[in-house]
Amino acid sequence: MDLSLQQLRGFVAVAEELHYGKAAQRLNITQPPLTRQIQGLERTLSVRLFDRTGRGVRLTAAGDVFLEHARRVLALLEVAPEATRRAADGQTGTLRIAFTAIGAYAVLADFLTMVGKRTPAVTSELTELVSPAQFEALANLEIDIGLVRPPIPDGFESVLVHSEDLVLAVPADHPLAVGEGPVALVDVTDDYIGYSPEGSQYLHDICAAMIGMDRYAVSQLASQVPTMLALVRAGLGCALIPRSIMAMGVEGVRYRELDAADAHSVTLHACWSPDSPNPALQRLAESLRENPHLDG
Amino acid sequence: MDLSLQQLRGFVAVAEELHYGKAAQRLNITQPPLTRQIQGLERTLSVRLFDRTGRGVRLTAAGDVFLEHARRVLALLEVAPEATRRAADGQTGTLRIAFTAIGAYAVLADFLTMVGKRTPAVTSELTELVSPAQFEALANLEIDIGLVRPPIPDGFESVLVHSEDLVLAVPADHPLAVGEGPVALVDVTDDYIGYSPEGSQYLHDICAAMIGMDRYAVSQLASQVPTMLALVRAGLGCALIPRSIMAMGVEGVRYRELDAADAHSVTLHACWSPDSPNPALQRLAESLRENPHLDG
DNA sequence: ATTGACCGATACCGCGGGGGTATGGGTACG
DNA sequence: CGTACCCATACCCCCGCGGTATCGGTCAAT
Repeated sequence: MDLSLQQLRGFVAVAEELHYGKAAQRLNITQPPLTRQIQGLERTLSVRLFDRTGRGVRLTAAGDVFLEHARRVLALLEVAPEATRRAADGQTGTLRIAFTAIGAYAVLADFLTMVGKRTPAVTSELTELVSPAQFEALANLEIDIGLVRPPIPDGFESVLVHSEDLVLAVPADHPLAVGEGPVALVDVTDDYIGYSPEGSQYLHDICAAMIGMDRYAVSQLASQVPTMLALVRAGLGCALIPRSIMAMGVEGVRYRELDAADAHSVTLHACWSPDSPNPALQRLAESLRENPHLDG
Repeated sequence: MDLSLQQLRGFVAVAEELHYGKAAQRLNITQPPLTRQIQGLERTLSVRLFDRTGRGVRLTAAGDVFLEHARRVLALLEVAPEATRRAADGQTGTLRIAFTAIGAYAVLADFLTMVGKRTPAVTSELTELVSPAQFEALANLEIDIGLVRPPIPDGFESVLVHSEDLVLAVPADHPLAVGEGPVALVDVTDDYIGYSPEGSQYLHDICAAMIGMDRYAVSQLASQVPTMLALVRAGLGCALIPRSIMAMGVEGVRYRELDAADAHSVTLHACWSPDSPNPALQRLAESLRENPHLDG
């Protein structure tokens, strides 16, 4: 024979009432089946749980120990449904969030605090991935939400998270390094440091369109902004970078605004698969659909 | 409807196999009842635990949470019988031990280490009580075992724990305070400090018999040895005290051996009620019956 | 596109277990 | 000594769980 929950509940009731009749009444059954439950329990455990004194019952030492175990089991069982339901509707759980190295500087912190406000009991796991890798990971259900650059493939849902324009990064000894106010792209006479078309397709395309492919040098290494700034600093050319990166303040690199005519904004989007099985994501997505602002 | 252990076991099996057929095989049942168990579980929780993809199944986020809970419940239930059985045959539990203030100095430490050797997983609770109070507490099942002086009433079981002779305690300015070797009781010309017949009946009776009631002063206060030594030190008389108390080394008190003719040993016994319901005590009692020596 | 294999869901049947009523037996109290 | 109280036992009934047979849907191979 094996233990059953009814036996456990019956035992706890009798142990607390020390009276079969009262315990049976509490359990909404009659006394004989309760007697059988306890007897079965004692037979299964090969242990006497109660001393029958003829006038009421008393817990044995073994019964006292088993009572603690039974209470623990029943208490666990008590909270399990509620915890499961909370996980089912996304109140608890884990969000696997990916971000691009470039995007992380500007908005990752704000994005995480927004997520924390909307789903307080949900924990976050972070991964750094370039945008194409994020879309693949989203499709494979390896991540739940990504901070990506456009273009966003079909089959994904997204909200605009951040928009900023590009500024010009020039070496400190460059002619354009001195002076205030906006500059025009036509005043830049040397070549540019370019973005990798694989790792940063979006910025690559935008810059190529702004500058023209003839003076746009695609560097394989320069998919990471710190690498690009190092190349600028080394005097290999200028670069167009998102404004938020200015906060990095690399020594030997100066930043200039662009003429309004040349200014071009780049965007970052939170992106997810609408048929993800993660309830925490569903809950966040629903919240974002209602109020797409980050400071919601 | 309510959760059942079979549902939990079924769910864990399916969650681990991710295959109803394999899970059913592991549970030694067929697949249809297993399907019903999971369905009942999902209905009870109002939560989908598996995604049926048509080709096998996959845990939902909620299912993952519930799996942890279910595993915890089953693990607790797994160990409960063994823990209960150990408590039933006295391998675990609590021994409530009482001791006399006088007896504690000589043997309490040794007694506790002996108990620890014989019943390693049993914890001890200690109480200081005079011997008559110990017998009452033993009868009322308030303590399990006591370290008492004779006589031991009927209905209790006991073993000799310690035996020692009495020595003479004299004030530092007493004529007998100087010199080596044994002294005879007849050489003591002044009165003695006596034991309380209520609190220390055994020592009272022995001393009264050794000295004679005419020179034996019963002090109400002197049921505790430190009190007696303080009275001796104050020069109010001599006293007969167990040899082990010499280790206390009170300033202003000297100790002299007694002549062999006058020497008288006093004993301390471990005493318990043979029909105690505490299995830990039963186990210790059984061990003491087989080998009554303390260093067993 | 069609077929076959696989897998979970459903329908129906039979039996064992758990609860109900009635009653026995043992202990404590007046 | 009788009575009241309380747990144990005997017997009956029915719900629930497991078994067999089968359906329906999905994926892979040809």
